[in-house]
Formats: sequence, C-alpha cells, structure tokens
Amino acid sequence: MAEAFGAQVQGGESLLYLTDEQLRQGIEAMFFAYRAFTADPDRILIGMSYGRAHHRAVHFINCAPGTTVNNLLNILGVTKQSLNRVLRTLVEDGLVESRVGRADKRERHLYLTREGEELERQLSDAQRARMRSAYRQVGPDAVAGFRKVLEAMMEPEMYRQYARLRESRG
Amino acid sequence: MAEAFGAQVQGGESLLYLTDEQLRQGIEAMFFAYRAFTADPDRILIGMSYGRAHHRAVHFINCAPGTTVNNLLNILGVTKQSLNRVLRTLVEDGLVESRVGRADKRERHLYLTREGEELERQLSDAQRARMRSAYRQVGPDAVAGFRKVLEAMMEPEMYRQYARLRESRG
DNA sequence: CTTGGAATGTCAACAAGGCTGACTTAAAGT
DNA sequence: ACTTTAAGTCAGCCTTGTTGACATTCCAAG
Repeated sequence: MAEAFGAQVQGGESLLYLTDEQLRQGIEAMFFAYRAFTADPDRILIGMSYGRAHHRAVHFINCAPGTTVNNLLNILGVTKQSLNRVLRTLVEDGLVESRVGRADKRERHLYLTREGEELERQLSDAQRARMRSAYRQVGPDAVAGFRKVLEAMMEPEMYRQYARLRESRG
Repeated sequence: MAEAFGAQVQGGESLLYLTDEQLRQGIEAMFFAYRAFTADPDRILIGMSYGRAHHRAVHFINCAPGTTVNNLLNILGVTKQSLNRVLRTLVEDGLVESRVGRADKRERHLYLTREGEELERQLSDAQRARMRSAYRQVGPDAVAGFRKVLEAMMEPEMYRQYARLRESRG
C-alpha cells in the first residue's frame, strides 16, 4: 500500500488526502453520520410499529407513484418477500394503495394514500431538516464535494438507478 | 418551507443548493452510497458466520486496543446484551482477547489477536479500496467538502467521540 | 388453441441482530 | 457494612433480512 507513507507528490498535486489514515477517517465519518442521518425518522417510527424498511418503501413510492413492486425491489435491493411484508402492513393500514395493472394484471402499481403522503412528509421533513442544517453550515462548495464523493462511491448500476430517479423529477 | 421556491438570494449568495429537491437528492445519495460502502465487507463476512456487527466491533477494537466493553458500547450505540453476543463469539473463535483490568479488575480490556488483526485488515482493505477509488476520482477539494458535510450531520456527542478517536491516532 | 415457461406476487419458516427486563458476580467507593 | 459500578448471562420479543414452495398471469412455440 504505497499511500501508507502519504508523502508522495504526483503531477505536482499532494496525495496526502489518500493516506490510509485519511481513508479510515472517512470510513468512520460515514458510519457516525449515517447513524445520525437515520436517527430522526427512526424516532418518529418508534411506537407506530413501523421501521426503517417502511420508511424506505414510503419514500420511493412517493418519488415514483404508480411504480410496480418489481421496480421498487430493484431500487431497494431486498428480496420481494422482504418488501412484501412491509408493503402488506402499509396497505392494511391504508397508507399505500396497490392497484392491479391494466395492461399486465400480474403487476401491482403502488400509490400513497393521503394518509401515506402525510407520513412521508413527516419523515422527510425531519430528515431534510438535519440535512439542511448541515448544508447551511458548510456552504455550497462543500455540498458539491459531498455529492461527488457519494456518487463516486456507488455501484455503477445503483448510480444509474439514482440518476434516473433524479431525472424523473427534473 | 421558504427554501421550496429556491430562488432567493441572501447576502449575494445563491441558496439554490438548499432547495427541498437538492436535499432530497442528498438523502438518496446517502442511502445508495451507504449501501455500496457496506457491501464489500458484507461479502467477505458471508459464510464465515459473522455479520456487520462483528465488523464494527473488530474495527473499533483495532482503533483503540485495550478499550473496555463500556467504551465500545458508547461508540457503537448498542446495548451490552447485543454487543456481548457478538463479542462472545469473537472471543470463542480466538479473534479477540479479553483481559481483566489491572487497575480496576471489574473492567475487561479488549485486544485483537493476530487472527483478529488479519480479519480486520481484510475487511478494511476492501472498504478502503472503494473509498480510495472514490476519493481519487473526485480530488482533494471534493473530499474536504464530503468530510465537512458528514461532520456537520453527526450528533454533537457523536462528533466528540469521533474527534477523540481521530486525535488518539494523530 | 393449447401448453409450457417466465414473470409477478404471496405465504411460511428461519436467522441475524437490534431491544427490554431481571439477575449474578466481583470490585470499588464511601 | 452498604451502595454503586462494570461486566456478563438468560429469556423473550421485534424488525428485517433470507430461502423455498406456491398461485396467478402472460406470452410464445408447437
């Protein structure tokens, strides 16, 4: 691991930011930040007998109303059985509506009900508040760097899914 | 939510980066990136009957050799019953050594054995490889921004823990 | 038209890893 | 001597991941 020494210069640019120690700090920062990132919605979900999995489902159904179960499966990266359990409780509780496809009756198209939209708003308000506060503290340039690193870290296939979602919202 | 319009300028600086849509994209980027971030170690752990919880324990014992159980509990943010289950299997399998404290015999100090260090190296190599690749793609300025946002997102108390860890390694 | 395969979604059962609560043991502190 | 603290244990629960088996629907090849 050449970077372990961290003192090389290549093309006139310092590579100090690629030392093992810098990478280790980045790894720990991801760990602690992600915990904070999920803490606010988790607090809201406690007691309404929902969990993080419900949050994710509600979030992405809200992003792409009418999406199919299979579609959601690909985005969330879990098995259909796992998603189904979550989806079933959401439908039973009247937060999600599952309509049989018109063209293909095997498919189910998913929509949030008014109540589901209400929960989604509540959860994403909490999550956005933390994100907004962090963004404000550091300014637009740091935010641009943040986004760049996250996108470079994703699996190429996941990046494509993510980019498609972004485009679909303009 | 004033930022929803996203067209204001305050003190001459554009606040477009604080729109709800930008925040939503940041949230989704965190979700997808974190999944990629944990995928490599998870793959290694599959089949050796360990999970992410073992990875975290091994990581932080490696960072702070001789740490106590209570210390680890605070960093990981789980209950002692949860940690104990993981720690017990690691000790049984000879990856972690638990020594009774000299000054305070109630405490147990935790160390990685040679075998434990080997696993830690394997896991962190994989994780660092992805991080290094991302860092290299985006350059030092973006990395600095990335770190700033993550640190601003943490709970203040967690940030202190994180900063202390960093200092202890120089 | 029929029939076999592929796609979609559902049900059942299991495992990992969180959690709470009750309890023990040993050592420290007062 | 009594209380508090650190650690560990046992039991049992919940969420959320997994596989395997199965039903329904569509479509294309015979």
